[in-house]
Parts: sequence; C-alpha cells; structure tokens
Amino acid sequence: MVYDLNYVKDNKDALELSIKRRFLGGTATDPVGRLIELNDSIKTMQREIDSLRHERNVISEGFSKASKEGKKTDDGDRKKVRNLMEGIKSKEDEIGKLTEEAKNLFLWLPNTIAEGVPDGKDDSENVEIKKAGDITDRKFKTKSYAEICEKKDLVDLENAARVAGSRFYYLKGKLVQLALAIEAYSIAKMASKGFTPLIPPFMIKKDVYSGIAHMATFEDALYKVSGVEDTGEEERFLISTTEHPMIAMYSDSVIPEGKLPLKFVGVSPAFRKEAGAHGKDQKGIFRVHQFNQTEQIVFCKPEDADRIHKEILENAEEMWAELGIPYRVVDICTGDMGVRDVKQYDIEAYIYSQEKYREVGSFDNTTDWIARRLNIKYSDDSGNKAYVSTLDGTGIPVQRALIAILETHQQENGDVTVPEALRKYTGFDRI
RNA sequence: GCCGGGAUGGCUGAACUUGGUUAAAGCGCACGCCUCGAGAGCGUGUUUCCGAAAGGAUUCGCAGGUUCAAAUCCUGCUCCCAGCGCCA
Repeated sequence: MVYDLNYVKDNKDALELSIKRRFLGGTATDPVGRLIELNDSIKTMQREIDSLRHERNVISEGFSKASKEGKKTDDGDRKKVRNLMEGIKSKEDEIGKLTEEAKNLFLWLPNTIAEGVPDGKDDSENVEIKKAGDITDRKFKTKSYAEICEKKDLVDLENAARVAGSRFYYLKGKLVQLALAIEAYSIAKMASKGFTPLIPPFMIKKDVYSGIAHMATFEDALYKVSGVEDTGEEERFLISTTEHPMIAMYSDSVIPEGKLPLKFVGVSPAFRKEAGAHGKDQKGIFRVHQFNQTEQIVFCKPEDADRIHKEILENAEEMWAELGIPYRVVDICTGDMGVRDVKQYDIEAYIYSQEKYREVGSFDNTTDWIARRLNIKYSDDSGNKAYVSTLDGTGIPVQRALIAILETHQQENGDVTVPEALRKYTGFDRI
C-alpha cells in the first residue's frame, strides 16, 4: 500500500465536500485536516531523522577510512553514533505510530465526486435515466422463477441447505447449461470488443486485499480460508467479486502508456457472507453466498476514464438487450455510491413476479482511487509516471440473469424459451 | 510434504567466501554536443522520498536481528527453478 498525501493536500476542498455529500461526516471529526496535520509532522520528523542519519554516515565513513589505513578508531565517535542511533530509533517509532494513523485515515477516505452526481442519502434518491425493453402485458399469470424451478426441477435448495447451509443451491439440468451459456456468451461478446478473457484466482492474500477493501468489507462480506496458518502460509480470503483479483493483477506495476487502455473480461465465482442481509431475499438464488459472474475491467489514462465508463455501461446494456430482458439504468446518488466511485451507474433488470427492477450490474468510475492504494501507474516515453484510472463494470451476474430469463421468457404453459443469442451455447431453445 | 538451487536497478550481470569510499561492467532509454540529416562517437542522466536548488536520506525479494557500519553475517517469511513423493 502506498499513500500519497500531496494528493490529499491538493484536493482538500473536494474531499471535504465529498465526505459531506456522501453523509460520511459522523465517522471522524475533520479527517482531512487531521491527515494533513499528520502529514506535516511526519515530513518534519523525517527530515530530522535524515539529518541524524547523515551525521551517523559521516562518522561511519571516518571509521571506514581508518580501518583501510590501518589506523585506530576513536571510541568517542563510537559512543556518539550509538547516541545518534538511539535518537533515530525513538523518532522512527514515533513516525511509525503517526504513519499508521495516517494510513488508516487515508484508506478510509472516499473518492471525490464527479460533476452532475445527484445528491441523496440512500437508494431511494437514485435517479432513473433510461428505460429499455418492453414490459409485456401478459394474458396469463406470471410465475415466479422459483415456481418454474420447482416445477421443472431446476434448483435444489433443500439439499443444498443440508449440505452447505442457507443461501446455497444446487443448479440442475438445463439451468446448468443455460448458466454456462450465459458465461460463454458474455465472454465471447466482450472478447469481440477487444477485452481479454481472464479466469483469475479465487482467493487473495490478506495484505493485497487490504489495499482494495475496507475492514467493514472483510467482516461483512469476505470468507477467510482457514487452515493455512498452521503450515505457516499467509492468510487468504475468498474473492467477493471477480473484480478484485483482476484489478490486483497490476498492483505495484508500471504499465507503458502505449499499452493503455488495458481491457479485460473476467469470469469466476464470487463468495459473500451477506452478513447484515438477514431477511432480504431470503429464499431462492437472488442473494446467495456463492454466485458466478463476468466482469469488465479497464485500466486507462485519466482523460479516457469518462468515455470508457460509458462504454462499459453500454456493453452490458447491449447484452441485456440481446437477452431480451427489460432493464433500466440508474444514476446513483452521492449517499448510495461506493466510496471508491466518482460516478456510478447501475443496471436493473425487470423482474415480472416482483413487478420491480432489481440490481444486476454496477458500473464504477473509480478514477485513481484504487490505483493509489494498489500502486498502479503508467509511464510515458520519457519515464514520467502517473496513476492510472481504473473502471469496473459487471458483465453478467449469472444467477440473477437466470432469474430474469426465466421470468421474462416464460410461456403460458410454463415453458421458457431460450434467448436467441444463447442458443448456440445451450444447444436447445426451450426449457 | 521432502531435498537442493536461486531472487541485485528498465534488462543482462559482478561484488557475498573474508562486512568498509560511489552496487562494477554492459545493454536499453532520455537529454546534450557533433552533423545538412541520420548513424557512429563523446558527455550527462536514468529506484524512491524530502527540498526551489544545493544537498541529504533511502534502495540489492519482504520483515526483523547483530554491528560504528550489512547486497555481504544470523533468524523468520514470500516467490521462482529443478528433483522426489502425492494428485484432478
């Protein structure tokens, strides 16, 4: 983790405003001011340490010369150096404490906010900016996906609960093939747009993860893999989104400017504790501990971030349209936006049985927020380095797409037609 | 899991046995000189941090330790290579 406090100084006003508009103020009093204060003390102290070290180095050099010439060394100097070292040590301890506090504050800081983001406290104040696809008036009564799965034996929740616990499932039969078809379709679609397909590791080391996620995420979302400590290995966590290992791929890296933008489409399972979601979508496969997804990730130059942000949103829209699912695009308000985002769009698919739009994708412009934490830079021809911008957006979340397809494409007799775009991957056109 | 070898700057690669000015040398890259231009040649620069600069600090996989002084000695860890064992 690298933290760059000049950035905080330069963006003081924007950051303070951001904290206020996101309603994060209660967490700490004047975090930005405190951070700047810490920064100044750390710098001053570092300068003092540097000059003490210089003194030490000068004396030490004298020893070096003396030993080469076979002369005796001065015991008084030896004592002096020892005193210097004590001074350095105590100052370093102090600097360590201040740095720890500064790092935690820095990690906590949200991103700034892009122009035009609607103000609001929570998701009720998000703004719908687009509706697409027709919600058809049915002559028959809509069956929920759960009913269809039950009737056609496509999901087994009961045995899953006994074997793995609640919020787990067995997918069965044609639903499995449909799930794999969604992945294959989504990967092929994105690859055709110049995104490099990627299957990432499904576990991440703790120290890497702490650059990406807040402690709250660790406790509420992440599963820790236990048992490895005994062998002396580092702790690992199961990924909670495909995005994390994809972004971390370039941590501590410098990407040559000519390679940007770097575009990837990943596919993997994701594991979430869903702590704090008790009661929400309790049954079924809408909110589960383990799901599959495809994910778009782009590393680009800052000036391209806005444009590519819209691009990844449009990529996903294109896929939902081809799957024939009615959806809408929502402009997320300040209070509901991820702290990493300067701007966030969500796609929500229409779920007939609930007569509601439900979230099926999130599209984040995180500018250099992640890059600063994971130290991802790019360099131009003359070697100047700057932080890249990163963008991430869902491709297709498989389980939720299954739900949307079952509910949207059901027929009166209870069968479900497979969207045209998926047929070459399923090999059948009807469930 | 066992045994062995290894990790040095943008890259190649020495110094480690025996701790001591500036991490050698080469390549690449940037800038300058030279040139009508290019090449060659010559010179300067090329980890990171503080600093307007001068300068200082820092850096040899990571973290500690010993020492006036660590790339070098000691301990722990991570990763890579090869062999053996196990294995989808």
